[in-house]
Amino acid sequence: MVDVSTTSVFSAVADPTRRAMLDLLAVRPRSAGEIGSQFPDLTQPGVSSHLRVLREAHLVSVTARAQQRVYSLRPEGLRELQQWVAKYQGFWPDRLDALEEHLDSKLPKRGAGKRK
Amino acid sequence: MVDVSTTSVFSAVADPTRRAMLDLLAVRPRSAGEIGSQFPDLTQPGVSSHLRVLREAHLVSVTARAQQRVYSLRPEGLRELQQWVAKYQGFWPDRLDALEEHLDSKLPKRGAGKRK
DNA sequence: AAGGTATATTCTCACAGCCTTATATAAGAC
DNA sequence: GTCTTATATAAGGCTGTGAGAATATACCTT
Repeated sequence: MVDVSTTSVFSAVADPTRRAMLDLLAVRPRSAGEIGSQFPDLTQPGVSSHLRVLREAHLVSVTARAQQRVYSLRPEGLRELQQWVAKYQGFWPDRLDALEEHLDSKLPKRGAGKRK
Repeated sequence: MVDVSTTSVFSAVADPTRRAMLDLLAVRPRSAGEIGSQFPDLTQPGVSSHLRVLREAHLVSVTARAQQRVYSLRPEGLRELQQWVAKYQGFWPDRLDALEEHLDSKLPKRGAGKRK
């Protein structure tokens, strides 16, 4: 439970930089430095600040490895968002098949690649 | 098309008041006044301002009926969000069925988020 | 036409968010 | 211990966003 953060998940994900960070972590866990290296326009404190938001929204977890902080995706945090949008699934016509297809081509792993 | 607004959908939904408005419109279309009456702490311009954000994010559509503006949910706008979170569905175990069930029990409740 | 109703827009203000610079903490290397 | 690496935190400034009050627009009624 611990649901103090309903809003923070939404606002955490509202920032495109943080969404990109989550996308990176979806591939595999990465250190803060490795994440930051993907965003040349961000300063180190900037990276750290964004990671803090993701951390406080419970969207990522951190483990220390020497001086490095290794961030991992915490997908349960996104279920809240998933549940919210799922409420509206019934509203658009049944073209979810097309949507799923589009999804398959975008999923990083899990095989399925019927395209590309 | 016209996808200049990828980010605005996320930020539009980041506000709890606007999420509550979408929840209201999910039930049925409503006039701006009817929507506003559900948010006693908001002034009329405040309501109009939030509706404008939803409008510009293409999450709602408006039709004029006399002086009233009747807002309707435009669920296609949420597909973008839906697609984004769906990328992460593969990460949590395949208990989406249980999730949907859980959803049903949650639907009636719906906090009108707005505090000061 | 005048007046009332419903909603949008404009303006100002306070606050929250993000960026930048500087500094602090923690862990290893020497 | 001191130095270096990796990351976090603090302080200040800028900008965008939301609330309030006043005004404007559009439509209907009489």
